[in-house]
Amino acid sequence: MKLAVDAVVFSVNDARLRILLIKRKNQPFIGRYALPGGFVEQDEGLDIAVIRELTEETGVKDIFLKQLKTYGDVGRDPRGRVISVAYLALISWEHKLKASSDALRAEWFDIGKIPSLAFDHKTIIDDALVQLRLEIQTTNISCQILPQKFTLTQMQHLYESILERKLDKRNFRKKLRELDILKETREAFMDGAHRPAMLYEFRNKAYSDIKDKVHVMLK
Amino acid sequence: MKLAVDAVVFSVNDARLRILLIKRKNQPFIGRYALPGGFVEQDEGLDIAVIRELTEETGVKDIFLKQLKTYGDVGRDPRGRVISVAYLALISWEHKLKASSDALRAEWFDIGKIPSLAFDHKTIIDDALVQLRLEIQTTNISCQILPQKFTLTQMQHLYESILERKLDKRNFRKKLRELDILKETREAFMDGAHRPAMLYEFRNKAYSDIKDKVHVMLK
DNA sequence: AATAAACGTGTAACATATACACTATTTATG
DNA sequence: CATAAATAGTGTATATGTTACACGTTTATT
Repeated sequence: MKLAVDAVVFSVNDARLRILLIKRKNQPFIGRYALPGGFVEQDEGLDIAVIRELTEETGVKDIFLKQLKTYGDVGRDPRGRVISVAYLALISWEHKLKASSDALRAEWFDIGKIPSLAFDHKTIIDDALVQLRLEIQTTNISCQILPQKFTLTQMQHLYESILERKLDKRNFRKKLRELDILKETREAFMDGAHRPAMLYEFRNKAYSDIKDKVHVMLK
Repeated sequence: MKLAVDAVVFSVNDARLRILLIKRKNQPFIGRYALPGGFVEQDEGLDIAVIRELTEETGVKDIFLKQLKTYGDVGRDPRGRVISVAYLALISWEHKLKASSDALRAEWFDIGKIPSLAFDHKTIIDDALVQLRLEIQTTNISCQILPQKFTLTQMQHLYESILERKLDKRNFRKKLRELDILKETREAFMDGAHRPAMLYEFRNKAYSDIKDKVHVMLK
């Protein structure tokens, strides 16, 4: 019986939700895409193992992964009994991927264009996507993907990409004001021939539930 | 590296939330209480394993357990590396416990009076309790503990015991009406010198999320 | 000076949540 | 058989939260 970890790592680019996959260079499922991950070592915590595997396979490092669910069906790995603990993260597009090599190839995929995957990884991604959409509405997970300072429009576009629906600008801002999780910097962000936007930052950049108000985001 | 499953099984009796524990008769932690559970067999799914262990150790059977979280800290078991997948259930008080023997002793404990526990089982219970209070407010998990037919007052008392706060009778009933998950039977429940109550049953007894309306229960 | 582009702001209508108290129906008892 | 005791069942007014919606502001460009 072997124990593995897998990482479902999401990002957003060009207004589309993306997922990080690697191309398998070994049996089984050689040539198929899969979630980054691998076996947990004997004296290694799960949270450590998933970061190690992710970094080894994709180059992505220094991120927080949240445990999602454990997959343990008897037939899920043709090599024998493998239980996998899946983790979830939402990270900035700025992370550099390890250059493709003979041994490894990490790539971002549009969430709507995921190729055929190894093992039960499609199921894991489906579960992760549901969870991500819940997290974005009830936690400040967006602090993991937004830059230190950002505009409210950037933040709204992030929400829209993940939820795949338009939000109302005034309602989005009113809700954020009530939640009181952001603070203004006194700096402006300029990126074109138009009025500059105020930059904001999180009051507290720790990724945690937004306590008092269960904030379910709006139409 | 060994894989285990543990079951956090809640019930309610006498208006108090209870949890099912066993007294350990082997090392390590001999004599301490612990969650029912044990090692997963080579060709056994996780969901099957947890039911098997629970039935072996406590006599409780034919219940649905929902996966909660996996615990894999390196030092959590003094015997060596053991990863445990924890499961959660809420069951009727009617379940018969296996008679205590030299080898086993299963007992219900008031949630406020849990003894010192083996392993990291206190942490698991803390997590499970948070999850249970979320489940009762967003799923129809209560169908697992209520009898086939029940009164609205019984149901409200169940919610009050789990949430440890009083709910308003009229608001509770109004909310249930809106959720439309129950149907009236045409039967009355009589248990004393007072007006009999209508018996209700779940429209659909499958344990699942209550979709449209996120029903967060009221003050 | 005019144009183009994104920024930033408030209010009214509607829906949901909360607080709150009395009448109805039954059995037991004097 | 009248009354008491116990729980069932029911509605409304207020407060809070959600949704829909449009225009003046600020900047760079030509």
